[in-house]
Amino acid sequence: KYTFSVIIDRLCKEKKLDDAHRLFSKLLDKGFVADEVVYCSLIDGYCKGNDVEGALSLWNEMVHREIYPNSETYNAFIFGLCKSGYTEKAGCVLDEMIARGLIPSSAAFNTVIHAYCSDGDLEKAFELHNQMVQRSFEPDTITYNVLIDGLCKKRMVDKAAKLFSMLADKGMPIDGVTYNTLISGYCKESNMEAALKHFDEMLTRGVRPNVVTYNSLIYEYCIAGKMVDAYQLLHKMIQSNIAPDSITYSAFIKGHCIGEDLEEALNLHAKILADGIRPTVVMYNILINGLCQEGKMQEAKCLFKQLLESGLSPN
RNA sequence: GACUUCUUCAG
Repeated sequence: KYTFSVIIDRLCKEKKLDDAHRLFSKLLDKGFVADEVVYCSLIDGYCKGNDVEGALSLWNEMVHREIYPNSETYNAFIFGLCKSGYTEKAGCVLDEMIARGLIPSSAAFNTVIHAYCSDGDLEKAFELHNQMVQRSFEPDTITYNVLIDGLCKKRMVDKAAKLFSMLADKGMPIDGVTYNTLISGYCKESNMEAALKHFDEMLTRGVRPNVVTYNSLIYEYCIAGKMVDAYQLLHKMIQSNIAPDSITYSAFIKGHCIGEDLEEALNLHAKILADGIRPTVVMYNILINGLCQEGKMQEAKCLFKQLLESGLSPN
């Protein structure tokens, strides 16, 4: 029994879901008695393999056999449901889990809260956070990062900032992601003053800015046409030993395209290639889009060809 | 048991 469970688990982890399921069915026919562990492997595999429908039918089958899912199975299923957009169902499964006296991981809560935020339903997101507190599960830094991001994405940066300072007052640990989230929120509303204020605060509080921090600021400068400020930040980041990545370069390329300086955009692109940096599809998309907007179809086609030749797939 | 959060294209 355990041997087969191990094999099925292995097959699931290797994404050989069909093989796993075939073996499972065959075993059931031969009188193998399934337990919650083997269902956990299968459901986790289906969820990670983006087949929640498959996971759901296994779940129903499991319940029908009166096998009770363990915490791991619940967590995996909740994750899968959220990933495929079944947020409401995930919320129900989470409730059921608690009702059965099992302890959801903080990641399970965070996953569902994040899903509500992605759906734009901040009310539900905060409601779940409140329930968490009421039932004495402790929200962690990630929970708050998710909520702050949810507020920023809904353009409620002022509320996000309030939550941010509340956390600081309560002594809740704030990490680089918390700062990055808020900084990005300020950038998106072109409030560079507030963004930079928090950037400086990071330094004084010993939270190290990383490539994401710089990318958020640089990106906003680039699309606002403030290329000089953007390049200044680039130098600062390099001085701080933070390597620019493809997103950083994309920002500059986009900035030059927006400034209708396609020559500079193409120069930069060439320089990136010459430096041995691997181009990405997004980089090509930005350039091709910029060229198309300017009616430079020949050059656009040329870049498209280049994209294919570098082994990237157009999207 | 690889569970969850931040930055990039088009729309």
